[in-house]
Amino acid sequence: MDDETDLLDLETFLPYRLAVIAARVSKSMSVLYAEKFGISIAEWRVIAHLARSERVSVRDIHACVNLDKVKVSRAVSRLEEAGLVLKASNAADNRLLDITLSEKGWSVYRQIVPLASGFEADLLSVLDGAERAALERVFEKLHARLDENPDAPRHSPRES
Amino acid sequence: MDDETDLLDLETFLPYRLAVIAARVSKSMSVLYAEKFGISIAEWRVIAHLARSERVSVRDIHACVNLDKVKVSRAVSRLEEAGLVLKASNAADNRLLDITLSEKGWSVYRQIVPLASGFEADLLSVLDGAERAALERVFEKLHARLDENPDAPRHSPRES
DNA sequence: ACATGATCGTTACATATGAAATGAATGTCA
DNA sequence: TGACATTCATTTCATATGTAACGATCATGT
Repeated sequence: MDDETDLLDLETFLPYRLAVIAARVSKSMSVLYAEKFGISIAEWRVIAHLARSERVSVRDIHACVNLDKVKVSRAVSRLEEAGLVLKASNAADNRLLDITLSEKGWSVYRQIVPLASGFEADLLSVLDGAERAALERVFEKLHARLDENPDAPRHSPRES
Repeated sequence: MDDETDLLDLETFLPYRLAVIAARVSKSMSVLYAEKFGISIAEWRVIAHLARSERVSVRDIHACVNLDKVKVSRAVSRLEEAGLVLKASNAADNRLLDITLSEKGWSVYRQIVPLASGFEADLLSVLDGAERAALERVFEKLHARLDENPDAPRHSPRES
């Protein structure tokens, strides 16, 4: 006679819990560089990607950092205005941009890295080895499951 | 002599990974009701909360479903226009709203619950018991750690 | 070479978002 | 009772976002 059948508890609902923890972590993380360097999350991702693979196009960044290409384009433009990034046209293909970090961009990156690493280490420090390993597998398995779902964009918000 | 010191790998960076998996799960999940019922993620959260605690105010919802109060206010208004929710003013305090699900709202809710539960079960099915338990602890521990950080909003995007 | 189609980056436009301000209602305290 | 501060929900306004369109460039096939 209980009506509680098929009542869904948001607090324990996996998609909700993931969204909440991710938003909270992102927020805490972004505070580390948002005010100090005037950089958004998208811009941080672009910088982090450029630090590892120089001379890349908007499309490359889009495919690697889970941002749609419009967002990448705008982030790159803002970073260029701020002098953190240089845009040049690719010699072999004029449609492409060769985007690189400027010296100032590298400087900002080097300042952020220890903050970011420290923040991550601080978070991970509360987890034991088994929990970290399990989390690793959870990421892999969930992604693998989502790959089977055509609705779930494989890499980022929409390809276009 | 290697320059790779303090180069941060975004792919393995916890905040990034959480953001990516959460966005992907949310996206897949929202497809289940977005087109069929014309409901956004915020609206779904409001509905899910109303199903469990009737006759609540915007502030109550805001405090429980990790949405700032402006977003809740707008979600409730849209739901009211769609006929899924009823707004009445609280008898004891005229500043408050008594927000409840309409019959139509309940109907939509009952249709979404099995889809949502099925989606969650499908995701969880790829994890074994140890992984689920570990994930549980990870959520708890990360939240506990974030609670110590004043920058991390305790519950939602900003109180006010 | 040339037409056709695809790809790259950007822009236009409509909608979404959030911080601050607003109006209405209540609480507080002298 | 009467200022004064608080709280609630909404609105305002500036910015952010994403889809679709765009111009420019390249690839393909004839």
